[in-house]
Amino acid sequence: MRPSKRDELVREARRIFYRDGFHATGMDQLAAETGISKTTMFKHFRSKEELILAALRLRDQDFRTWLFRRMEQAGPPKAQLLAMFDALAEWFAEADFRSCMFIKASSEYPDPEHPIHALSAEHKRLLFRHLHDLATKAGAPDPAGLARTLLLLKEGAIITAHLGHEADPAGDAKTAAATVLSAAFRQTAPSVDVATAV
Amino acid sequence: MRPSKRDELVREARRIFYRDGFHATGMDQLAAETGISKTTMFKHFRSKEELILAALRLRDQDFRTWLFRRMEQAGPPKAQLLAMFDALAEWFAEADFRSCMFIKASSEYPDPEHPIHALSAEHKRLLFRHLHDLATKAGAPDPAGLARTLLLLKEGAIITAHLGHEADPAGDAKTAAATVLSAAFRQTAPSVDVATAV
DNA sequence: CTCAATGTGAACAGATCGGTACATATTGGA
DNA sequence: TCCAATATGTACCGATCTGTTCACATTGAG
Repeated sequence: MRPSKRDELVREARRIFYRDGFHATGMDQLAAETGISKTTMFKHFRSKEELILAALRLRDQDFRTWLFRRMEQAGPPKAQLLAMFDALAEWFAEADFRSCMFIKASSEYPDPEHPIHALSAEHKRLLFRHLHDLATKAGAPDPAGLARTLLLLKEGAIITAHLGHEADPAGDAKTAAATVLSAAFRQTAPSVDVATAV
Repeated sequence: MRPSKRDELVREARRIFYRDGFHATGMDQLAAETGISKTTMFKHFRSKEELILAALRLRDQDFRTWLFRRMEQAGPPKAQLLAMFDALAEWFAEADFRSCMFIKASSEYPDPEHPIHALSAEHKRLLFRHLHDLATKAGAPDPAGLARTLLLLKEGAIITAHLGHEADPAGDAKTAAATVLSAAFRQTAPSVDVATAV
């Protein structure tokens, strides 16, 4: 029962921080909404920052597990890379979608040295690593470059889904990803002169 | 002299909010760092929120003016679209670059109905409109789709430049943009079956 | 049952939040 | 020069911030 209470706190904190923001959410409000007293919170976590870090670690784990499983269902590596954007479409369609928790966290803690910012950067790095692995397995000539580009499209889709006027940013991103993917396999040279490509 | 003081306040507020965040920056801190008293601030702006809105409006104006001029220097519409990513590279290289102020603002004010969020969305809409105009002038078969995709790459590059491990997200985005751009003009049908494109 | 260890919550502490009251400094027109 | 209007700063307001104190409830072992 002891650890479940702590887990419940982290899960609820993740939800509320994600919904309302980090600075905007006070510990009193957290206590009121979760029904867990402040004393209990500060017994489990020395500070608000540590609770935020725990909430972000949970989000990192859950999100990557969810995303990677969705991608795996698509089968071969190349299809998995494209399937990421179908998963994004599902995510964006959720009623309580409010952008990416790590983008929000790094916005509120802009100092790169800050633990919260660093953890957010690590989350993105882990996503990159997965895409890089898949691109390598798919036999891409420049797997790192392809992974970076797909990640670019993913982040852009998230921002646009949250802030934009578009109907289907995940679909747009998928279309662009398909173009980029097919171009990446068409030519073996990884570095392209941009000027001549147009 | 009266309006200059107000302008100075807005300019400084823009800089400090951008650097430290909106909720994390108090009016007292703002007064201390700018040398302008709180009374003066609240004479010019009824609330902190109105000051934030003024700072964002200034940022919107300055950023679009700066970006569009940089793009114009590239010449014809198609080159202008690509030149956006060269401008981004310049921006990312600035010592005090800390992501996009409107992404940060919408992160801290996640409610879409909130004036700050709405203004941020409007900024992105104005960027889209400019890209759409250029894509139309360039004779793209699906100018709206092309504009959406290029904007996707732009936002992704911003996030990655702020949070990522990459050396040159603007360069990556430009390479991808060149691929997408050339593909957009190669085929006249705007809707592509993604599955067969791979 | 007893007792120690631990989980819990109401009330509080000092600092800071956004915002204001009011007295003073400054300024422009006649 | 004088006055009226405005710009400004100090001190303060209640509310809220993160974090703590301390008394009490709960629980498990012997």
